[in-house]
Amino acid sequence: MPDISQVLSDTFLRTNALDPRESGNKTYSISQLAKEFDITTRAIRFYESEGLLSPEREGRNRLYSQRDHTRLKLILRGKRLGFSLDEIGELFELYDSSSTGELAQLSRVLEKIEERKQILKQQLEDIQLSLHELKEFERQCRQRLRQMRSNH
Amino acid sequence: MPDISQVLSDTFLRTNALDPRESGNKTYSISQLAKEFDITTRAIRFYESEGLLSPEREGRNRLYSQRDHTRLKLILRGKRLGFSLDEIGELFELYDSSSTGELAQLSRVLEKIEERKQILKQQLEDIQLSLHELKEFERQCRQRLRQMRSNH
DNA sequence: ATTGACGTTGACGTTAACGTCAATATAATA
DNA sequence: TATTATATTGACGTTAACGTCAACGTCAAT
Repeated sequence: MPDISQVLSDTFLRTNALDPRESGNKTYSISQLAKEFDITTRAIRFYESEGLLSPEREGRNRLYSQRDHTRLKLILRGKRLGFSLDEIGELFELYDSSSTGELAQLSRVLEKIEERKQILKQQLEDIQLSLHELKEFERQCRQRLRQMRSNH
Repeated sequence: MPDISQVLSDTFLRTNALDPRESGNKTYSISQLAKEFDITTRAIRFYESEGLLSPEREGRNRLYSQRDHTRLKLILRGKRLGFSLDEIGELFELYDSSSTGELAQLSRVLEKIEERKQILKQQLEDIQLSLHELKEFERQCRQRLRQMRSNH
């Protein structure tokens, strides 16, 4: 019985992570991640407290796997797209729950996807419209500048 | 000396508004606007307290002109695009200040526009990427559903 | 005369997403 | 051994964007 999460695109989640130290997978400290993504360690810990990350521990210290790295990337992209951390958490749950293979879950996933797509398409329209308007405004600014120069 | 704000696209601001009652321009009450844009009157008053709107008064009551109507539409679009109310206010100020005809202001406007365009283009990329990923995920969900059905 | 719809101005409450300490532990380095 | 760099867990503070009262005015309809 193949697991849906296993066929997900590389850019999405990889579940069934092995122990980071036993396998040859790269790991990260919290400050490494903070530096790479240009955020604070406080933010990273906060995401964990909200259930968006769950790194291993090496003693007291957090040890982040590739999966955590990917998740963090997704969190930040989600934020750029205007999603709240709760919504991002929902999406994670959906991906995870789809791996149980339950049919009812699958159709709920599809619903959520459709919902997101609608929002994204709306935003896309908004952005394209705004880009057009900004370009038009810019054009008129430049034209005005030329007029001012030709009038000495 | 033509005013830049006068050559702005219809979808942007119209300044130099006349008295709403003397001219034949349509006006709105606060609850009319609230209903049309599906927001609360509280929100509209809040936008005013933040300097984003400045409707006339008919006695104590607020009287909104076409210009206010347009501004409100822009506020909401800005919010959908992820801008804060402060940022939206900045944009309004830029449009307004450009009408003074000062050259220095104009180039600052152009800078700001470029800044916004970069952000918007980044968001556009993010959204298009996410739409692709969502479609791919959806495709695999549907494929999985077909498998489950063919296996009885 | 009172009810209801609509408006007003405070003023305090709320949520999200962290920031900003403080106090402490550990490991490597000077 | 002292310093430095890095980590930890609280716990309280902060900002944005309103929500949610409260207390009141005004006008039309019953």
